Amino acid sequence: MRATLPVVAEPRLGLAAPDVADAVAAAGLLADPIRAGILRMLADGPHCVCEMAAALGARDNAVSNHLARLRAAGLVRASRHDANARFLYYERDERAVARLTASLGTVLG
Amino acid sequence: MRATLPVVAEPRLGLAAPDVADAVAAAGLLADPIRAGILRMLADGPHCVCEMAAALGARDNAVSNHLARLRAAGLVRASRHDANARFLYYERDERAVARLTASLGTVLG
DNA sequence: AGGATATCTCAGCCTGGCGTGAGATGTTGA
DNA sequence: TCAACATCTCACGCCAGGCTGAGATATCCT
Repeated sequence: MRATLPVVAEPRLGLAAPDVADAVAAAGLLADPIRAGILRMLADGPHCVCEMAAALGARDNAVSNHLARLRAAGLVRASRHDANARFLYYERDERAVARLTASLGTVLG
Repeated sequence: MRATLPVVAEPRLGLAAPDVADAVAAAGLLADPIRAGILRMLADGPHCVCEMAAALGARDNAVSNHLARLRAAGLVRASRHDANARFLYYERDERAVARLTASLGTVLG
């Protein structure tokens, strides 16, 4: 490929800096195997921490730390199990996930 | 919300570990303001390094380093300008960007 | 009540990755 | 040919962020 449009080389300075802060923050949340694994597992329905820790081969406090990040970002919610309240079941906030997807779209679209 | 389906608490162990390696790598590429800014700017057409460095408020060697990462991932291509071959114009490989978007979709979808 | 289970929080360590500076390569114009 | 320009590459120093271990909280079972 050869760039053809600017026949005379005049690098356009003063181009607007693109606003990618939201997309970068969103990507940062996905750029970890445990957080990405959590979001992937929760796409199929709620899971408790011990289930996810076992499936991901990670310690529970590590998973808990990452869940705190996702919770702070509003991507997941927790609620105790009806019959056995020891277990915290997490579920995705699909609306927040959609917003995150949209912010990535501003870069990739 | 209260989890209702498993009335008796029986955490399902032995769940399959989700394969998120590609999505994590993709997110890692986006999780930097310079790389995300580059991809965003190139969505509107080719740009040379000095244009992007100026718009992003970054040094050229930093931009060049990030372009090398994106090039290694196959997301961008470079070609010299026709009239003034000093300038390297970069363009997105839209097919590769689509693959990256798809890999993110395996986590978010 | 007391022990066991599930989860959370925090401090401390450690590694990956970013920015910078210096030098190398290729291109243009005088 | 030589200076200026555009870009690349690499080594080095630094810091954000992940893992770990220890301790705290909440819940269940006997």
